[in-house]
Amino acid sequence: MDSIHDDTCPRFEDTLELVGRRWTGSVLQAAGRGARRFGEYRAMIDGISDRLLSQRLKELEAAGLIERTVIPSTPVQIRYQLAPDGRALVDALVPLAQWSMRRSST
Amino acid sequence: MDSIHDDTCPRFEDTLELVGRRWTGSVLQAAGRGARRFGEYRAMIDGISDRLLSQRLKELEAAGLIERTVIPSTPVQIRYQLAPDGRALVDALVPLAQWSMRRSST
DNA sequence: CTGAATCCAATAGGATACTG
DNA sequence: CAGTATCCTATTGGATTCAG
Repeated sequence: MDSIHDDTCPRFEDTLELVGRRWTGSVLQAAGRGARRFGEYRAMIDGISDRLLSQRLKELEAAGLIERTVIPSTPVQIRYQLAPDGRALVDALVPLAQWSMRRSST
Repeated sequence: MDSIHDDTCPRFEDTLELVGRRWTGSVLQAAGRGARRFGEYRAMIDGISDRLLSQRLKELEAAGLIERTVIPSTPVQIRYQLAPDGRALVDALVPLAQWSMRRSST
């Protein structure tokens, strides 16, 4: 498949619905920009609540796009970083981000 | 901007939420594959209801991504086709579709 | 053929307060 | 610091029926 014009891929809709959830794009952006800890995401994403940030991170983790690591320090640190698939997704979103940017600049 | 890692673009979230609505990806796919009339979209998108197809087409039209044309024949024909921005969006979605495809094939 | 209208159930998201 | 719990409202989507 070299375009979305080819036969319908049901997973495509799933993907769109995943990244289309509120804040998900911002969370992925933050992850791509180097966010690691919960508080860093919160600081980088203006307006998001703890509840939804937690939920989005869990969803992305469940989808295998973000890896959650517990670092046994005192106090314990939790790190969220892009998994390889997540990195690929972030890359695949670039043209869409560019398209959005082009639209908003007119 | 050459990646989604650059400064946050609020429109990016809007774009994601637009295309993330159920069936929207399929409607865009159908449009890209040549669907023109209402019934053609319905036939190409398995499971969609008249109500939601109508709603999605309206949303895409309101966003300037699809153009609705009334052809004065008997009976009247309605044509929905990709606007230039819609075509660009469909193109921008290709990497995402490829990413979805890659995931589903493993 | 191309929708619009209505009704209903499920889900999503916001606000707030609380915890180990 | 990194979440969870609760409550409440708004939005979404599905099913069905009706209409120009």
